[in-house]
Amino acid sequence: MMTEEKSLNFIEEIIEADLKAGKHKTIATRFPPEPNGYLHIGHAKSICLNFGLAQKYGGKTNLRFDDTNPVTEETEYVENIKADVKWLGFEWAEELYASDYFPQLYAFAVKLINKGFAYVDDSTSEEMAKQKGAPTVPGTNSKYRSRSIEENLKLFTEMKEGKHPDGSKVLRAKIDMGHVNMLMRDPVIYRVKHAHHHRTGDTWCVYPMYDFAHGQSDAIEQITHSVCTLEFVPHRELYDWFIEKLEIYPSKQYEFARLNMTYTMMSKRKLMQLVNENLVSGWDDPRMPTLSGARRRGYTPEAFREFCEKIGVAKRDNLIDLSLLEFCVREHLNKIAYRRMVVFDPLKVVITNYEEGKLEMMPSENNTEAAENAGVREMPFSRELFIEKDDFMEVPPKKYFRLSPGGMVRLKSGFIIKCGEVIKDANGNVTELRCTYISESRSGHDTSGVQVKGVIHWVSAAHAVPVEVRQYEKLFVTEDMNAIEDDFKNHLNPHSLHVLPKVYAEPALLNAKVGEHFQFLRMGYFCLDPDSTREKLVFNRTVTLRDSK
RNA sequence: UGUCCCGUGGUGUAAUGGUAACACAGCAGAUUUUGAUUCUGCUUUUCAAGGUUCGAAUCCUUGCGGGACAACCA
Repeated sequence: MMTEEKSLNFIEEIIEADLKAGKHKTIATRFPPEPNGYLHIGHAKSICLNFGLAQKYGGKTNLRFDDTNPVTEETEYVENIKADVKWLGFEWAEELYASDYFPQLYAFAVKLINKGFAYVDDSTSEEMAKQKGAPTVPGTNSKYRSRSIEENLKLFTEMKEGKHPDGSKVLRAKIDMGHVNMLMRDPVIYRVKHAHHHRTGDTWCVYPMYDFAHGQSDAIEQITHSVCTLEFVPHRELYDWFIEKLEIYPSKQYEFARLNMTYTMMSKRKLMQLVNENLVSGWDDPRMPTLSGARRRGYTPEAFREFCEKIGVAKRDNLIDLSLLEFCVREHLNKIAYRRMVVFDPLKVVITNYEEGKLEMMPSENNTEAAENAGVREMPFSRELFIEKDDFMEVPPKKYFRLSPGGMVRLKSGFIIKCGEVIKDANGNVTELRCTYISESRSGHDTSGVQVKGVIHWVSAAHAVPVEVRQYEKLFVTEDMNAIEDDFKNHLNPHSLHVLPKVYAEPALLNAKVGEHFQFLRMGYFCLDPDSTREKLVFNRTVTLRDSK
């Protein structure tokens, strides 16, 4: 038997080397979102990576909210992030918050002061920006840099006690204002903010900066492999510096390239702008790249996990084809979605040789592609039907194999019909087709011997259920949204949402539930939208069928 | 005009000094009671130049190209 050796990504290689060298017995990772927005597809990559790594190597993953900035963070986001991670199919070992570590982080800061590695600075942010220098120009020392340990201790205590207003003082690490790495030029590690925190309330008025919270939190949790995106590469030096000076658990940071997708905007800030300016219906608008949007649209966790598996993990910048995600969605939906028939743009067909008032129930497979037998549902068949306007052409082109005058077509799971008379209105528009059916051609019991190439979907006119359908296209018309220089809103696709208020569904769809997936035959994959009421069902188009017409 | 990271088909990802491969996309064709699914085939690849080596996508050097870095954001 062949054992298929799957190649390792660079992080797995590091982990296996660490494990082999006995550096760790097991691994610990974490997923550290900031609760200031909703999770998007890019986060899915990070979630699958962090949780996947721990699963693969028998370790654990913590969910840790990086909530060190009270002015942007809210509990609402916390709840939605948790729901999204669960939906993706992952379980965290512990639910933690950087804010839980505020006392310890404060103590770390005091320790740094005591070791002479931090000082209180009264400079304004403008002055500090000036002191920073530039990438090619070394910075200059602040005049407060040489304060005594005692004075620093006293001032930092006062900061904590609320004796200094916002912005008047900060605590900075004392490193090297001439360092080639800008982040090492005495970074701010604590700032005064008289702001209400979503968890700690008004307990604190000093809050640590990211660089003084993240690595320390990793150390407290004994995270072995702290995996983040490439923009944090320059932070690694600082990350290691704090760990060394504080003499705490030596977590290691590793960086991978974030996910970029064609026609997709991954910036949380800009997504929030779309929400706030009502350019979309909310964070869960089905056009949004958020996980809640994707879920509402009908994308599945299985599809996302497969997608993340397929895109791999590396360090070079990438721009993944949206079509790869769509491929994964179709691949999964093809296996699980029940087939249903819905006529979007109806054309009435009267079967003249079918008895008036007669009703037959036609069994039709729910899904022949499912792993297990998905059974059938019954479709009412009667003398008057709707078919798709598109499925009839008065003057058919060469390779058209649906209905045309005198032509024949198979009604899926029904009979073969032959088009006789074409009825038009005063303007010459086709309004009705008078057809005949071949009674021996009943699906599954066809003894007619008639062969037709075309098979179309249909509904019985009297039994059709009017429902609404919302068709979505990509939100942006520009392939690489990272490359644009003007306002991203200039790149919005004006046709990203197309609502069909009234289409005709087969009766079985009356039982549709939110969370179920359907394939409307020849039209695409759909799911019930939570906007639906008993009077009016609304279906979202998840993705079209592959079209090789 | 500094430091760091990165360069493999159109897009991603592998090949860990020994035949450049897999997926998506694209293009053909077969099958099909969904123009879906399935199946078959095809197109298209190592940034450049030197060097090391019997042998280089891989190691070395120098270029070139792309990205990141100067928030009291994360």
